[in-house]
Amino acid sequence: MKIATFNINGIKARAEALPAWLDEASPDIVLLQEIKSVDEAFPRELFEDRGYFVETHGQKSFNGVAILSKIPLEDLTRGLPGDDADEQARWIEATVVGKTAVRLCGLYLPNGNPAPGPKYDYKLAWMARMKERAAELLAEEMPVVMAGDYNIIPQSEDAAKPAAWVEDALFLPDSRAAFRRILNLGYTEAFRTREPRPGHYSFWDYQAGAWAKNNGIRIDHLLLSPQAADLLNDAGIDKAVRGGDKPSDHVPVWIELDA
DNA sequence: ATGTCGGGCAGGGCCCGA
Repeated sequence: MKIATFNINGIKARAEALPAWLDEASPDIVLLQEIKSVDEAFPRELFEDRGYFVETHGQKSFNGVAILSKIPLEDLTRGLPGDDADEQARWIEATVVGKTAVRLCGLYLPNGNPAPGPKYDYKLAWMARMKERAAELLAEEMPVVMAGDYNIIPQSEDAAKPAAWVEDALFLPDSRAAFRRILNLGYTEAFRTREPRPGHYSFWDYQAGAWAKNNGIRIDHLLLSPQAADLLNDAGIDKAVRGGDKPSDHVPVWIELDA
């Protein structure tokens, strides 16, 4: 079972590049972020025509997450629990049953800039809520995959120019500590466990020639419960997608699970 | 550290978010 996460930065703007990547990479499941679309406007037939079931949790203009799956999606829920007043569409969950049942969480973690400030407070509060949900899911003792744009650079090795990020919400100590608290519940970050070396990125800014200079950061992650980590066969980043026509500023990150 | 995008609103540029 190949599972990918991809921040597409607007579904309308990616109506060509996203299907092209699907046809080439053939993932079974894709967790999408930043669809920037209401549910009714999401071009679901683009994906249904390719054999995917489509579930969205959108909002106007900003944020928005979705799941594309060749396996039927069960027990779908929308929204991160813990704050009924939070109207931002950043979390979706569903279960797929292959050889075994796998719980999928697609997430778009708040950026948090500028820090300090209310946006940073929201990021940290959101991560505390995510930790609660992550702990609940662990108690199920089943394969769980939490995949998305975490807006977290876990370590210096995950940035081409770490010094440029020291005051950024993606790299501040409190952000990284909150990420580690989730990992320390018992989750495994899939890509890093397969590739210990530095220099692998999932995002290159549109500005200042970041892609041409390979000035990237690794902020898109798949976290695995112990039961999912036991099934991990492979992980990778489809870097070449960033050099394609009309690309997102993120590229797909994927895992292959024996599930 | 900014050489760019995407989307909304509006009705052609500007503002916001990243």
